Amino acid sequence: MQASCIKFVAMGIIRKTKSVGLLLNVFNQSKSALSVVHLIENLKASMNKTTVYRILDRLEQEGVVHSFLDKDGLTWYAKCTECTSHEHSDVHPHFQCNDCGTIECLSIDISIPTISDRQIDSADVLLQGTCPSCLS
Amino acid sequence: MQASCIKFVAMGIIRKTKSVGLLLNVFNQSKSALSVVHLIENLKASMNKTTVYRILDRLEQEGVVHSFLDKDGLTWYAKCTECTSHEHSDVHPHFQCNDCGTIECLSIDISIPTISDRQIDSADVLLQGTCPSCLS
DNA sequence: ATATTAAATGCAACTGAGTTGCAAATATAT
DNA sequence: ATATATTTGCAACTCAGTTGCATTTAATAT
Repeated sequence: MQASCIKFVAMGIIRKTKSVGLLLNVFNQSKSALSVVHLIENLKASMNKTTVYRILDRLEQEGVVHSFLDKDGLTWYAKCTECTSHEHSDVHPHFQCNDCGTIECLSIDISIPTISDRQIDSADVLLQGTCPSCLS
Repeated sequence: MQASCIKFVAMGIIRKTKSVGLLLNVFNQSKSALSVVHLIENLKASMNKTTVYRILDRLEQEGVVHSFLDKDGLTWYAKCTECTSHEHSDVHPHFQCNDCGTIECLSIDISIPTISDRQIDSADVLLQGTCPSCLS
């Protein structure tokens, strides 16, 4: 079991249901981000789409995953590496490949500029281009 | 007439209809970005929502305005200052106030980092926080 | 000016992601 | 084992955005 593997531990409020386990397995088996549309399609034999939405909500509240929107406004989720239920410290950019559509979290610090007269609290950064697989 | 004022000139494909004129007026009278939802609501006495969507599409193709999504995935438009119909050179961030919801284009160059193995073509940056009006 | 033609518009119906209410099922604590 | 709170399925819904088609209007040619 790898360090980045999501376990059932330390999830105070969330119950260890069959559906939650299935969803966590999907995240453990993927190293890139997952769109909700994709998750619903791939899990439709196992659970209702409403259940997918609600479990993802809970996992995000617990700091297990974080969500963001792609360039079309669709919601994606990815494993959190440095988030807790109290604070989502992920201020990393997301990268979407224009060829294959895959999205990955980049381990890069985004330097949010200081702007006079404006208080900046958070930043959503979506980079677009071509991923390593599609380049070669 | 100010330099940033959008005129009917140099729009090859677009016809100078009453509806296009009304929409351009709204953009000329606003210094911040405008959500499509807001535009449809405010122009519903004058034109159909389908017309609003289609005119905005055409204005973007002409390089008159540029579009982007807010944190909820809703579409917004703003006047282009440096775009042409051939190239949208706007790589500036957008700033949305968490208090009043207003979005403005920031005249800041976003330094997109070079990443090994990845080709980056564009970047969408949405900063969130509190705007000058809501701070004071 | 008038006719012609291509573009633009209105309308109604549709799409699809995401949400909500409620009853039934299930996990956890006692 | 029982009670209780959480979770799930289902159906219906919301709402931004799209599409097809008939009608209107702007630009161009006559």
